[in-house]
Amino acid sequence: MATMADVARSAGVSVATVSHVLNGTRPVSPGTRRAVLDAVDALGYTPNTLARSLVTARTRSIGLAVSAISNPYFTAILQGVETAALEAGYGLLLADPHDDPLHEREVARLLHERRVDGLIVAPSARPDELVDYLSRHAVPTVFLDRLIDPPGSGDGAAAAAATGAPFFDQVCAESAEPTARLVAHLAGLGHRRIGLIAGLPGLSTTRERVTGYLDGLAAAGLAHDDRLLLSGSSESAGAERATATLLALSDPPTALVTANNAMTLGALRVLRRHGLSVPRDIAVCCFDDFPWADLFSPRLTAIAQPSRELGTRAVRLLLDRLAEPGRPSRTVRLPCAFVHRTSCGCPEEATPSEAAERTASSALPKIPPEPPSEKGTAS
Amino acid sequence: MATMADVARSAGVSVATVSHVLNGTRPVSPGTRRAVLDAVDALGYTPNTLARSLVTARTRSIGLAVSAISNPYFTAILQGVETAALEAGYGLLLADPHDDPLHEREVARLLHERRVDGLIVAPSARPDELVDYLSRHAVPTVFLDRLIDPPGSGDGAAAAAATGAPFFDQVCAESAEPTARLVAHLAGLGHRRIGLIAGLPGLSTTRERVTGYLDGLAAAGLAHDDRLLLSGSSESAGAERATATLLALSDPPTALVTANNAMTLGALRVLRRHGLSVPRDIAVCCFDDFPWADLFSPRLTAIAQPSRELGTRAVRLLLDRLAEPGRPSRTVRLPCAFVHRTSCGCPEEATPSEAAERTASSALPKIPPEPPSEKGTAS
DNA sequence: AACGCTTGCGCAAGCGTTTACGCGGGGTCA
DNA sequence: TGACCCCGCGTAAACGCTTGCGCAAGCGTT
Repeated sequence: MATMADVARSAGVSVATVSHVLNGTRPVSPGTRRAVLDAVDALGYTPNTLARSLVTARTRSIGLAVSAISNPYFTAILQGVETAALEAGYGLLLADPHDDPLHEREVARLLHERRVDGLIVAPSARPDELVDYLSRHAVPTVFLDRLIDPPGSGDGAAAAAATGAPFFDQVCAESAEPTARLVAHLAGLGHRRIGLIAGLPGLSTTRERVTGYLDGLAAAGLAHDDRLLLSGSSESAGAERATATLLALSDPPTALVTANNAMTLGALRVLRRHGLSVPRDIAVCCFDDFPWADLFSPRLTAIAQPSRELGTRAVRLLLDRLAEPGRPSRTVRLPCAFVHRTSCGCPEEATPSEAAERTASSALPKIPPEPPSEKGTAS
Repeated sequence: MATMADVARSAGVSVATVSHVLNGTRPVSPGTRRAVLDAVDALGYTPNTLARSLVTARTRSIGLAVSAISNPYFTAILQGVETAALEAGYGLLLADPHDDPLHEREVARLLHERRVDGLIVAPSARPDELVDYLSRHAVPTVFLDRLIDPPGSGDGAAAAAATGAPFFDQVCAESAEPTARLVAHLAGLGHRRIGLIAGLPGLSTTRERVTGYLDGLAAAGLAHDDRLLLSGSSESAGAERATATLLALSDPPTALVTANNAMTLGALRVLRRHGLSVPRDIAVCCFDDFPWADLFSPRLTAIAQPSRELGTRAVRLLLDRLAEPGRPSRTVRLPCAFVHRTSCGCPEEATPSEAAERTASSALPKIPPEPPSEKGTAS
């Protein structure tokens, strides 16, 4: 493989000059520049970024560690990250922590050893090891989707605080309020027994969605029945079990809220298996919209997260931090959209076209288009 | 950041010894080993793979360039690749060529500049630039999903042949026969006008599925009507247009085959928009199964590709090539499964459980469980 | 004519590893 | 006791790039 020295020799200049031509880091006479450029493509020279990174101490690449890549939600995030990164001239290193604390730490190490400039991570439910590793090695990181306990409550945070380093940046979607809204909607339709299939315990998203669920019940003046709140472990199989349990109750729920799309899938499977019709026999609303949601029958009423933007925001946060390491850390929360369809029990709109569908939700109080909240949480 | 020199100093040994301890590349006395290891985690030392790669000339990372990451099919591939790579101790660099020939070439360059050991690419419809780049720079590559013209017909191939380098390895799913099978199934149900929404012209997958479609028609003794074969450009919007065109025909098809899942989506949208009921008004079969396909109503009869295995096979092929650069190139074709559900017009099974559904397809001639064909295509 | 300034470039010291050599000391064998 | 070997380790030269420093030539001043 041709190196810079080869190019230099072939162009009759020094390697320094070649470097400067290629990077535009200092003026070079037109003649020399031509000679170099010609040599470059005569030899088919490709710069070796490894060597470059070794001296500059930056790789212009970021690591992405998210579990369950197959989830359309994460996929959209991935897309957002990919485009934003590429746009900024950054490469993307991917790794799957498999939602396991140890694996997660290993994956962070792998990425760090490859000297990514920063990391974007959707942490697991027990991220202590991870946070510990990241703060010990001062790896610039933004947490995605799931929030980490604020500084002062965890080991890693303490370590970070001790070194005076800012805590991590974070970005996620608003979860509580939209979930409450789903519950309110169902309650408004007359439902009194509304079940929730929640996610993995320990995740901030789970906590917030449960909170939203309870808030929604309270706001509607409904009593909370413990037996109606089950964990579906954030995945399809768990949701199947939870749904089956709910249906076996002596007084099963008349409406169901599912807390992410994998669990929606599981719940729907079980409902079908029991020969129940949605929304006639049981209404369903889900957190997490997805591309197929409008093709089910009934079409699924859902909360749509700004998944793609979550990804781009994460990248932006990271790049900001890289540019200015000392800045106070930020937590960005993006608003969700209520996508009103028919699985909640509301009648199909007159014109079942996409356009009509979008405006349908305006019958309900609109989420104000305020800019996403950004609050500094410098420790 | 601590370097090997720091560790060496702290342990009172030379950097060479540290290196050998860390890599196990030569025997070291237990005492020294301990000292080094202790120093390592006292300092929180993390090896710099950049420096290592610079001297070893391998990065232990592979590049993955696939478009449309959001497609569940590619997502499954991605998962396969990720796990297989990690298992072999390889990192994964991701880039999206956006199905564009130029972008594709750029992405390959980006990955190559980062010195990935090899590349896995799902090439676009016009991969000449890409192939050219790859063979000029001798980047070990396996093509995924879409096949490249065999050597002797293209520029890149010619270049490769000229340098005596083997042509690229490839892996894809069987396309023609399963598509024919879909058509045969529909014809068997009495359909005489069967439409095909095909993919992007130029893709091998498109070619093969069209071939399969025509074969299926011929085998059923049906005449081929040009107007029933439209391109949906491999994506949802294109399929919507194509479907609308089909429905506007004076004698529209009574059955539809869609050639990938994005197009299935588009087609279904349009059918719904036109108030058509599947399969009563029109039957639908699709190439490309996906996780939600059994929750639609009707449940979609589809060809399931072994997507995940496609990914793992690609990695295996690549690693084999890296281990033995001179080996003749191989093309691996994996068989698909016919998943029989109800959108074709067949009645729902007695027990609509998962188990019953799986066995349902055994009513039809089974695809023999022969090992995937691997034929050498050394140029 | 001497001076300084600008312009255009080369020299060489790293960046953090791996690895071919080589060297001293202790054991084994004749 | 000397020859030999092996064991355990250090020395130093790469790997391919960036970048601070400095030099020579050409120009416009006084």
